[in-house]
Amino acid sequence: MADRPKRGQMVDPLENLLGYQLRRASLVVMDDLYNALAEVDLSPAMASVLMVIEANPDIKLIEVGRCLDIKRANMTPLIAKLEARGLVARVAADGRSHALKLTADGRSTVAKVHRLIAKHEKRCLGCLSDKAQQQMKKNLNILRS
Amino acid sequence: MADRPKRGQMVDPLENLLGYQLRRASLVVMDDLYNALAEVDLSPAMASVLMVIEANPDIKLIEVGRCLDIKRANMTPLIAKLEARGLVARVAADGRSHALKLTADGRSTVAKVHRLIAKHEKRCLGCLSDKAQQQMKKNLNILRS
DNA sequence: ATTGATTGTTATTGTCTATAACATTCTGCA
DNA sequence: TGCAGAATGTTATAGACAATAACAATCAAT
Repeated sequence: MADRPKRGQMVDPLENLLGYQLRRASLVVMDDLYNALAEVDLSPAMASVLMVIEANPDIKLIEVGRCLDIKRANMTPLIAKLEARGLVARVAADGRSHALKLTADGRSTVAKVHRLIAKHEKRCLGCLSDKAQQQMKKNLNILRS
Repeated sequence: MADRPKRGQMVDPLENLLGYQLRRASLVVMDDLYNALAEVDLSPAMASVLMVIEANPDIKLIEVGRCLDIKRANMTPLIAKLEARGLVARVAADGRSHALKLTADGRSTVAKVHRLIAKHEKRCLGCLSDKAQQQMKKNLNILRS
């Protein structure tokens, strides 16, 4: 957030840059998501890890990282926190890796996460028509690749 | 960047979330911008500050911050670096504030920035039709507000 | 069986953002 | 005019995140 909400009458030379708009919109939406997930005391990153494990039972830490673009070294403390909270369990798979599972608590928490995210998306994106949302989703996917 | 480019066959439960797509696309585009601006040894933030000063001569530090959503306290070192590089000059306005101007070096640098950004946008967004780009710009503006 | 790759962990660094406290100066109003 | 509160800039600090490097343990492949 800026220093003050009131914005003077100045020229914004960035308003025509799509990349900049993309970043700013993403920050606004992420901020809403962050506040929404406060209800379950999870960061967006932690919530996304839960969702990936839910969708891929017995997945390895490194594969969660590949899915979310988070490096091994930064995944470790994330998983550790989730395990300490009793949301994720690690079962030895390899001698190296662990199979990650949701606990019962983890499953009910991720269910709440889905509900909170659904409301969040409606709140943030509801001002766009369904068609515009689909269009946007398609185009964003193109940009990612 | 993730650990490895190769992605296994796993379910990505986030691919349908517009907010998440927005963030990921923004990171991809920002990364390209970052690399593009390396040619003039500027971060995206510093380049954007130059552009705002160019478009608003004699603007105050705090107003640049309002435009870019950067707090006073974080603007100070940004401006200091740009001044140390000889790109920006500060002329006393108030007893409190300074009028920020581009130096001759700053003007030629920001001209390079414009060219680099134009190429960057074409590179990142060229795969979208002009119409899709306009659509996207409009919709992103809606999301920001 | 040994060499090299994979997985996970730890430590460290740098960057970015947020907050708080402070000094200075300005503004508005009594 | 004088004073209280707002505005501006600065400094210091803390927290969140990402990136790198180094390491140990295990696996895989020839």
